[in-house]
Amino acid sequence: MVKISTTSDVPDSSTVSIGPATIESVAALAGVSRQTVSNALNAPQRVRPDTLAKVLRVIDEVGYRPNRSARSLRTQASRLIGLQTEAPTGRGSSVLDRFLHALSDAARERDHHVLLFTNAAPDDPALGYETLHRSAAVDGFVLTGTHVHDSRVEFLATHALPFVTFGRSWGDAGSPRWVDVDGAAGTALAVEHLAARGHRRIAFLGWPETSEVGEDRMLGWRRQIAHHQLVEGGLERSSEDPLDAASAMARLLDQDEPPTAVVCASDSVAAGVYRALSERGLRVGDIGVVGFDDSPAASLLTPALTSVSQPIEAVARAVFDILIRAIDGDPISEQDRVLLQPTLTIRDST
Amino acid sequence: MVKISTTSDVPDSSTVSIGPATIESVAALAGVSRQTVSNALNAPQRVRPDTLAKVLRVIDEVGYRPNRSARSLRTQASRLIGLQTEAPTGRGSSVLDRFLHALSDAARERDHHVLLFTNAAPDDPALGYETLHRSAAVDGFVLTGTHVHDSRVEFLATHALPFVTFGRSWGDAGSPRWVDVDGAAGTALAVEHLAARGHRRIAFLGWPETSEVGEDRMLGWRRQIAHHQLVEGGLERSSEDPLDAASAMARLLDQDEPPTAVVCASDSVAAGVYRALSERGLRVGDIGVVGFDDSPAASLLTPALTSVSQPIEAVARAVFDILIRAIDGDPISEQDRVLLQPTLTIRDST
DNA sequence: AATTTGAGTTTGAACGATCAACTCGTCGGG
DNA sequence: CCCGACGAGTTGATCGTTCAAACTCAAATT
Repeated sequence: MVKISTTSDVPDSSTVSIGPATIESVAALAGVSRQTVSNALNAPQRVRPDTLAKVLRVIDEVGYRPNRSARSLRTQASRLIGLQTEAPTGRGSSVLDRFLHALSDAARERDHHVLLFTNAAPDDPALGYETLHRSAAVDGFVLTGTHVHDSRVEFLATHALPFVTFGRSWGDAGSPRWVDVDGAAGTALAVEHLAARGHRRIAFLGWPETSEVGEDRMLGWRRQIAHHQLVEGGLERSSEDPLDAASAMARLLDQDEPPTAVVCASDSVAAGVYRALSERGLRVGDIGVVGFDDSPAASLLTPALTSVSQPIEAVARAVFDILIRAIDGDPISEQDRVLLQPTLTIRDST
Repeated sequence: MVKISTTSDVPDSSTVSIGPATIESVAALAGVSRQTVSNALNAPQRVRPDTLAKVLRVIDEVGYRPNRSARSLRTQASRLIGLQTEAPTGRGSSVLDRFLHALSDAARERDHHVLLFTNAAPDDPALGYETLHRSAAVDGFVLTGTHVHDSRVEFLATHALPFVTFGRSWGDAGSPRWVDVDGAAGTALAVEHLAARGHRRIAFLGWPETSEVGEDRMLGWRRQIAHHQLVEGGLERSSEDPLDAASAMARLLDQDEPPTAVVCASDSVAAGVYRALSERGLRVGDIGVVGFDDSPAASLLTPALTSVSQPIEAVARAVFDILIRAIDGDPISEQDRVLLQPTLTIRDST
């Protein structure tokens, strides 16, 4: 074995780099100090333009990315936001994956990421949140599907942790920061559309009274009926199970004067309406049907279902922006409560 | 201002703890050193039982959780696995949220988490993977919906990064570790079921030939037809668009001898079949229809759709287990390629 | 001419954990 | 009786980054 020595007696560590580049290796290559590399990325205005260019060129050449763990440890911020996934049930799951993608995308633009977690202890829904907070794994939380006296909300509020809910706070001591879609406006749109199609007797097929979201949607229908001096064609309630919804629809049809159209609290409920009509040999379209959520199923049904579309991407963006402000310690303001307007996607069922 | 001194000259830092507990504060409270606390959690057998009990009691009292960033920095392992979310399209999105939840749940049991990210540069699909790797943000990746010559797979394989794909590698140089569902077995089950219901002329409505997944499902149908000496009732291909699928089904019905049942490559395609039958006044059920994926839409359709169910939870668990082994540096083995069997969920469409 | 100012850069310390090496007794074997 | 092995616990070093303070040098001020 022959040892070949180079003209330089300084070991050329740059060419024998093992593992990913670090701030130290970049600094050595650029002939500056650690901190100047750090400044080049985090506070470029502090660095002289020519030095900046030199450093950035090296960063680009070696493909350096700051180690997230090291940065998080020093800055006490993980740049991660936590979101608990629920076991997929009928309701809302179609909306959730769109939301998840949109939230990740919004986070990406600010060099943040979404961390998923699941509920380990059914008897203590707040446990997962507490653990992630204690281990400094996330900077804040996004919650979906909250309800009154939600123990997770109570926990987060008590400990003054940054969080934003998708879904407004209905109770008195709910979430101080939220983004929601105006469900009442959505069902009002549906009534408006059906009225324009000549319907005067319009029913509503909703969820149990215990659902605040369901009651909101119901009230939008009721108000718009009154506003246009139309006729309430009946009000029934059911679960998300299409079979349950079908029998609720059957009750509506059994009235002395059955409705000519029905607005539904969700697409699943609308699917139940399709079934009820089919069983009686009635045709969807003759009886107008409007769903809610514009889930993938809406365009799969025959005829394709007219449905209220939630602006999920806008919701996700607003949720993220608000959460960032909360993490930054900004006091709660008007801007931290956002109500967005839905639109109506018209298909063949009306 | 009067300074009140206590009998102890050692500042009682334990009672004035600011912020979450650290390993140092726990050690002080338990009267042991840092490392003993660390051992109590990571290598309890190294600690004497009575010491262990004492330390664990303090940990429990103050609710100590190791800081993840600090741990990750030292151990060079983030305990995070990366998964890229795609913009929701019809195909597969229904499966994806179940998978996501199941994967998070499998990860939780081993103190890992799922980190979501999105594609920032459409022209360079591997960029997001490279960035996360360079910044040591994740220990490995899970991929879904890969295809032949997938640049992400090529990148990960070239750099020897740990990753597992949901979906086997069809090309020659694909993913070395994967979990998949036996699509051919699924369509074979469908044919089996239809044959038992008395159908002899069974068609297949699939995806374009370019889809390996689609061809696999098609072949299962073809083989089972041959095996039972039934008749191929036609083969058509369409996209996931129900309209497209409906016209493909129309072509099948226009044959001299139309099929009495049809097996579909997906539930969306099956929804198109429903539409085609409805347009001709035919009844689903008289013509048997079987879908694939058992998406939420399957039970929403009228009549409810018989569909091949993928064991998503088992897939997620297998994916995670394999990924952990890959991260641990285990060599590729037989156990790193897993093919799971689907089941048939029988509803009213057959 | 001495002092202040400030931009640009460097150095030491710290974030909170784990690894590696070390200390201190105790016990058993030659 | 000595020595090595072993169990239980401690201390110093380290992971890669950013913060805070210090330094340098030239230009501006007194």
